[in-house]
This record gives sequence, structure tokens and C-alpha cells, in this order.
Amino acid sequence: MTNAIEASDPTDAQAGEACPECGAQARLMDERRGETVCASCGLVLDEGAIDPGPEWRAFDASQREKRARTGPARTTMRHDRGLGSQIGFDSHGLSSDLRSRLNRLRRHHQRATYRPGADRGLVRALSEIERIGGALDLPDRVAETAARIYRQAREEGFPHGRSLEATAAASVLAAARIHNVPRQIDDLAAVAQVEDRQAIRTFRKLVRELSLPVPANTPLDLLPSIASKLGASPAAEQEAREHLEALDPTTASGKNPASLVAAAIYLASLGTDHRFTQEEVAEAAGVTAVTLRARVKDLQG
DNA sequence: ATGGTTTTTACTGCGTC
DNA sequence: GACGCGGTAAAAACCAT
Repeated sequence: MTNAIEASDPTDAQAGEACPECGAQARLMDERRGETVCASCGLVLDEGAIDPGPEWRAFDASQREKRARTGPARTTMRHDRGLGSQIGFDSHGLSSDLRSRLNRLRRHHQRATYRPGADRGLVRALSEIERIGGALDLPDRVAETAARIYRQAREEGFPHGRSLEATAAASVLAAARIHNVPRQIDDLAAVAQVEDRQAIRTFRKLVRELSLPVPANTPLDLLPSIASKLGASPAAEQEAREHLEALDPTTASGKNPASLVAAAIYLASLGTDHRFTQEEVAEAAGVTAVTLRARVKDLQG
């Protein structure tokens, strides 16, 4: 798989602070990952960038025609899918009397829109999804997909005794993987305040029962976020990448991809001036040092 | 349920600062 | 002595059958 970091257009490179690593000004957007990276050294500067493109892909002109919409995209993040009007807040220049009437109207309108009862659970779940997505620096489209997954799960009566938080977390996890911005289960469980094990179980069940198109986690997909969490140098990350690319798929099969990433980063750091301890890398990857050692042996043949 | 594999937990010995 | 590293054994967890 090629790591598609594409500069959409040189003029697109946002002027911002210089890269803390190498001082370069230019930045590139990796739209696939929703990350902004330094153009010269590849350091991840901002993982939470928003995806400026549409969430659909068009493969030819007729599809583009069919899928393009006027007006704002309907979003699944609103419990009413973004339909319905809202009363604006722009009340400059109105008398205070009118303003208070408008405020009252707005309150009523909101109550009518967010009708309690029927889908209060859904509203809570969607805001939870949004919160988790924000906390993990995931692009907006991931939360959108997660919301869609959650709705589907709900329609099929999935939650069934499971906590709303666990199901919301599982939806986000699945969505993140579908968008190729994988996050680790323990990170997710931490922000969702769900037990690790429960999060894992719920996630697996969700994927299975809804037969979601969740791609297998590859070590290369996991590398950027783990390297970034550690603050590994771009050079070290690159070397780790080479280790992983050289890896024989046979030895990798059945192993936790995160453990392979940990081993690769650890090995790569040995040659640099900033060495990581096994414990540091293992913790960032969510595995133990024992496992890391085992994977180091795998990588070394 | 079961068996095979991986991962974790707990513990030990060795070298270095 | 504390710390990092390397290893082992047993238990837990996972997965396919």
C-alpha cells in the first residue's frame, strides 16, 4: 500500500507556525488520514484536520451528477438528519422586546425539534460519538460514519443490554478503521469510559452482527498514530516503516499488529540519539514489554 | 466445548549507571 | 540500589472448528 500524502495544490499549503521539527513552513494535507503533515519532514502537525472534500466518491461524471446535492449535506449527526429549520441568532438592531420574543420562539422551536422520549437515547449516543471523535482527533467524517453505524445497530436492536457508551465507542472504532484512521481500542475505551474488555467484545460483536466492512488492521496503518504518541522522530518512523515493509507476512499473521509496530519503532530508535525504552514503546502501543521482545525477535528473523 | 496460538502476569538473573 | 533488558512458566484471552 502506498502512503498517499498528496499536496492538493502548493498554494493550498496553509501558512502557519513553522514545523517544530525542521522549521519548514510548508504543510501538506493527507486527506485520507485527516492529518496535516510537514511538507519537508513528514511530522504530523495536526491530526484533527477536517476533510474538505465530499464524503462520497464519484467514479464518473454521471455518478457525480447523481450524488452531488444542492444545499448543505444532510448529516447523520443530527437526530433529525439535519432537516428542519432553525431560528437564527442574528438579532442585532431589533428592539429588546422583539429580541426576547425571538428567544422564546427559539426555545419552543428547539423543544419541539428535540422531542424528548422517543429518541433521547439516540441523541445522547450521537453527542457521545461526537465527543469521542473530538477527543481522539478524528476527522468529522468518521463521526458521521459512526453515527450511521450506531443508527443501524439500533434499528437491529443491537444494544440489547449493552451500555450506550460501549456501543457508541464500538461504532467510532469501526468507523475510524473504515476511514483508514485506526485508533487503538484502549485509547478509545479510556475516553469513552468503558472497560477495555467490554469495548473489545462490543466492537467484535457489532462488526460481526452488522457485517460491517471493517478492513483488517495493518501495522502500517497503525504506525503514524503510535509514532506520534511517542513523539518519535520522522527518521525513526521512516525506519520503522521499512522494518514493517520488510516483514514476512507469514510471521506477522495472527500477531497483534500494534505489537509489531512497537517492535519496529523500538528497533528503529536504537540507532538514533533518542532511544526509547521497551516499556515506553510497549505502553504507547498498548502491549507489554514481554510481547514487544517477542516481536523484536520476529522482526530480526 | 476444545485445542492451538498469542498475550499477559509474575518472577528471576544480569549488566550498567 | 535502581533501572533497563532478556528470559521463563503459567494463566488468561482469543479464534476457528
